[in-house]
Amino acid sequence: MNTLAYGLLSLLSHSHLSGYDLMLKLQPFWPAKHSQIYPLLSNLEKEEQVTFELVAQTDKPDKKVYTITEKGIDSLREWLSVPASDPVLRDELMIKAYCLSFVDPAISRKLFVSRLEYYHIKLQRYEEKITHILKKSGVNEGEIPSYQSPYLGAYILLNKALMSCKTNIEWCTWVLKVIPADNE
Amino acid sequence: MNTLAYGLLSLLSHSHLSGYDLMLKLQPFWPAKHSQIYPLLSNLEKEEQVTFELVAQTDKPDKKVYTITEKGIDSLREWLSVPASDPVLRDELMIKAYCLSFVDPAISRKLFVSRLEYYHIKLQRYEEKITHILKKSGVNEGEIPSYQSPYLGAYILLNKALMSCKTNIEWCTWVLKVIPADNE
DNA sequence: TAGTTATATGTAAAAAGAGACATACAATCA
DNA sequence: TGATTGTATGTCTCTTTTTACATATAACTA
Repeated sequence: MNTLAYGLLSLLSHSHLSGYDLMLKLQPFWPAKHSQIYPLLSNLEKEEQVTFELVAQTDKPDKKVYTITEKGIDSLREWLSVPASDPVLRDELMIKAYCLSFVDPAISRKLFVSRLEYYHIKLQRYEEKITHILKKSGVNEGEIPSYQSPYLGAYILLNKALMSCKTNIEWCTWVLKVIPADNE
Repeated sequence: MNTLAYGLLSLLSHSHLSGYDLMLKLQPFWPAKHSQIYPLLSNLEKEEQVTFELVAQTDKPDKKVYTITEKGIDSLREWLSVPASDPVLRDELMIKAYCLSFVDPAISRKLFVSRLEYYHIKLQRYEEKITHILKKSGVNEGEIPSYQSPYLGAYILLNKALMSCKTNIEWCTWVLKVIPADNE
């Protein structure tokens, strides 16, 4: 059982999802390709952490919809009791930032302008998602879902995503102010 | 040539370092173990991107001090001209946050309290480093190293690290306010 | 004095992750 | 009509990363 497996169980603890849906939903928290997810799901099924049901579809290909078992929930509970391992961030832009002065300011600027675009797209998505979650959870303006609410987890995560995104936009904007506008 | 290789070249573009030092210095930007770095350095040496010199030490084991070549600098310049790939963050705590409600609030709180400690230690280190860098670069109060300054890269990176760290502390603190203090 | 930590370099094996190959159906687009 | 995109599942291979094995010296600690 690796972290990815717990990621799948976590998502399944909130709703029934196909491998494909799990892959899409997991991206913001623990990026993984379908080639990693499908074999893992079949392992989890063998270990009776999850079960699946074949769901036939007419407009789309048939799918396997997975459900977490009691054993799976127990695994999650046990895993939650041990401290989380240190976060790992790998960002090429950070290495490039370190040796910026080897190239033209125009080239440096490009790196941060395109990253800024990337974060702006993310920001918009997160803002849409957070209003969606708050609407679904049915809390009033300014309120937060309760500890028992199944929406609390998603709300906490989206808040982190939003905060980090804003900080990164701030950083990129600041860097663009530091890099001279033209090759002087 | 993968990102790790460029990470090593980036560090070597600013100073002469041993494999061990490279490993330590690289951690905040592109975490890697020594088992990954030593073979890579010997490849880079074969490709004439770096050279090394055996340096004998009396109090510590002897070491190989690496130097970047002109070819290595050219590789860096070329690499800087292509856009940076998307950043990858993997954080177990985010997955745990998603299914928080399956365990006692006390257990949930522990996760965030220990993470908060982790970030506070990081914050202190980054603050020490940034004052150190600014002192070395010789800029005046409130000023920023110039584009040509070899300290600009480190200053930009430390600012990002500091900003992110503060945001994460803010997030953890907020989460701890959301999780009820006792099992009610 | 025995164990740990730090410095320093290396290899081997296992696990994790990315990319390509493979198939299939429906919808949309040029 | 042919190409692409989205949905859906799967395997295989290659790269990347982690963990373990291996050695050696010095300093510090219990």
